Amino acid sequence: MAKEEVRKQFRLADLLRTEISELAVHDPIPGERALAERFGTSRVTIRQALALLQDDGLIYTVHGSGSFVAPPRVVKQMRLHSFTEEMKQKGLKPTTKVISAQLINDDESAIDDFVVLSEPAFRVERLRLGNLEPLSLEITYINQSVAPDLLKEDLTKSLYHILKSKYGQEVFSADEHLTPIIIDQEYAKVMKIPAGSPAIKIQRTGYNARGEEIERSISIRQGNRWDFKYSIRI
Amino acid sequence: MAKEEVRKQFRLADLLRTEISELAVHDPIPGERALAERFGTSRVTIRQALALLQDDGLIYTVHGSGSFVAPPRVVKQMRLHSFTEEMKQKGLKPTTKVISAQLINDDESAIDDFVVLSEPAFRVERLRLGNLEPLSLEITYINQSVAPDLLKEDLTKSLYHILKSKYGQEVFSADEHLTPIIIDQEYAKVMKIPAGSPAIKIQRTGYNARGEEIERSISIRQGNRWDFKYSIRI
DNA sequence: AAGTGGTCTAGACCACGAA
DNA sequence: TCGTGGTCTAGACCACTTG
Repeated sequence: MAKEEVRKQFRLADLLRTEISELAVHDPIPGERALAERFGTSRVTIRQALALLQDDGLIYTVHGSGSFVAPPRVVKQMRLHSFTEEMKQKGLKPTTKVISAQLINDDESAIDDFVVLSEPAFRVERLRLGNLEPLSLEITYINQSVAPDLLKEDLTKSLYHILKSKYGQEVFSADEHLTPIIIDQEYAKVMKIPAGSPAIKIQRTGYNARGEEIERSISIRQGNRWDFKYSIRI
Repeated sequence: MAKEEVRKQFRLADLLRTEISELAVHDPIPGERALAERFGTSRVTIRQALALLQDDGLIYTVHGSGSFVAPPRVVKQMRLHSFTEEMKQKGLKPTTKVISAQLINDDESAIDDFVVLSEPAFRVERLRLGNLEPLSLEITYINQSVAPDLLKEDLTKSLYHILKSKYGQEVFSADEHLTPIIIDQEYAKVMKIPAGSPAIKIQRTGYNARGEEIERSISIRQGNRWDFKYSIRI
């Protein structure tokens, strides 16, 4: 017997999603009390489902009046993405070339003063390609204590996946710092694009669910092939 | 007699914030039931307050175990920002120079195929400075129907503020599309920086609470003086 | 005045973690 | 097993919009 795995509010949200898709923009949605009765649930749960739809930008709500179908939007909320997932979304075939992978000690210098080592860590430098074209150069630092046998893994696979499946470390949230740069000679060579091209440098710190740092990375992304879309709320 | 304006969950969150600030990282926070009893509130409300703290990255929660103080983070969640607010945060004095402001018709061409006019709209081109140094060039399009007398306003002030206070149109959310570019001769002249500098172009669409588009803009931001920090969640 | 969404309550049951 | 957080209920009252 299959168990009911999904939270009620999610199932309700999905039901409402299809129902809403057949309405016109600014059409009213049935009241919360009516929905609660119809689905045999409490009003709180209905409200949670509606909140999900609101986060997706499908509906908007006016206090004292009702909820209504919102005009369609193109861009979805920014989410934590792995390279592999991003490539799939864009319909490109992702591949990875490992340039170097080594253990470095805490007294060695690091790029950029972004990475300051307090203990021995692995440094993995990889070139990321989509349909065999270089799109991004990534340098990742992971403390040895986080993933002791990292160098034995297949580093052409997703580092996130390795961290999660082999070491139980899941990247749950991340801080990113984004700067526009110009590709210099050195990068141009590695990435096989002309020097002087526009690009973006992203410095990133990844945390697990407990808010502990488990990864730092620097990635250089080719500007002609990368762009960033996101939406923000007040 | 002053009315109690603030939602209980917000007051609770503030109380807990100060309480948590005196604990050490990974220290446990009292259980939800205990907090509910202590503050004479229901557990639901306590949970809402804790959710606020979790969004701020102050605590993390482990199912079946408890809630704990999270390690400190530098970056806060990305929010919808006006230029003026951003400058204040960085401690710079914001000023604005209006380059041009005019009504254009729907048959005139527009930059970039980003802006496609379906009705007459105002085009406002402004240079934004921090401590008198040019930081950003902004071209904003606002439909005439949204703000009929826009050209009579003081356009060195915040457009958002004008839209809100004079026309009751508040920008509630926005989609942004970000691309790295290289400053060309034309931009170099206006912004008084060398051609070939790194920069970021942001194409932005602003919406009101009903999800209706009220503004489009293109801004060119000098890369040496601008960067973007944000955090993301799975 | 009536109907809507916004906030809050008191209590129930479930799923998970630690001892 | 017991205490914790996670989900849900039924119902109350308030704030707001609309006729």
